[in-house]
Amino acid sequence: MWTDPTCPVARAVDVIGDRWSLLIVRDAMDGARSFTDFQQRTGIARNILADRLRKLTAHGLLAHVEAPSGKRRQYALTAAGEDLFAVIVTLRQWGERHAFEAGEPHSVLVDAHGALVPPVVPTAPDGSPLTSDTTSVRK
Amino acid sequence: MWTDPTCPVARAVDVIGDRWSLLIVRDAMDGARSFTDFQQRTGIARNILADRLRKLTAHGLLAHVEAPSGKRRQYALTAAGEDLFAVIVTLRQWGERHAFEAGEPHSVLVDAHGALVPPVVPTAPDGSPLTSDTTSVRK
DNA sequence: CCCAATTGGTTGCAGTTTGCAACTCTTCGG
DNA sequence: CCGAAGAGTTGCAAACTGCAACCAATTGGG
Repeated sequence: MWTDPTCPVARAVDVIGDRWSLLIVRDAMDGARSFTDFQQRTGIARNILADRLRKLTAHGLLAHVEAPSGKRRQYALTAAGEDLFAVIVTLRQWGERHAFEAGEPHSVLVDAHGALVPPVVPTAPDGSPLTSDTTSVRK
Repeated sequence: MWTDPTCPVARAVDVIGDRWSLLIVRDAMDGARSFTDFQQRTGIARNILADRLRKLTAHGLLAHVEAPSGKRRQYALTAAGEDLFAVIVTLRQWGERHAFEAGEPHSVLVDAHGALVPPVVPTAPDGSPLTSDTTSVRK
């Protein structure tokens, strides 16, 4: 079932490591709720979207919510889905730094006051920044 | 060329959003250098591995390095590849929280002193934690 | 209350990607 | 030199994607 059963990175990639799942979660965080919301924002093929919504729901990242005024299906992020926020922010920041030419325009993430969100950096318990050289994986 | 030309998340996913690229980068951060290093650690099919190494090199995440004592090809992360560290750490932490059953064992990330790396949280300039509700995307 | 448009999918099919296994070519160790 | 290991490449079968057409259930307008 899992690509590498003991590695959390591998399991996470198994769940959201395809071309569309993270973009669906991104749009859900930005307010998308209905099938057509997602379809129009991402431009994904409808059958693939249906499949991804099913899988994300099965994995517990999305859930069906009862729309107050009607029976039309709505999707909302679960706590696990919301918890991908940090992943999407770091991915966005990496993209801003390395996937755009200098001067090429792109969207940015701002907080409630309109201030740019600072780079997210993993830190040790004492607050010092960490890199792959100063960390290791323990089984 | 890009799924969504103005969204850094989409561009990042275009580069590393498949089942193997991030695991290759993960293993590179953990010391993998040669074709067979990657092949044995990930278990990926050899033709796919060759393709991914080519693409990651073309995108500037990996580079060929001249091995001091020999002509065998070696791969090393570039600065852009190293910069995925924060992404991999957040992904790992998400996986630890949401892709394992309670009590199911998994590897953990520790710093040079053996201390667990604390959860990575996006924060505003004033240090307060951010969520998808307290941030927005500005074009 | 009824008809048409909208929503939320499913189905069929063609093209692409992936995975496995076998094969090649180079290099290293003795 | 000779054999083994490293680094890929090639050929194919199976799985996954995308497009377009189709279908059933809601909903909105008159």
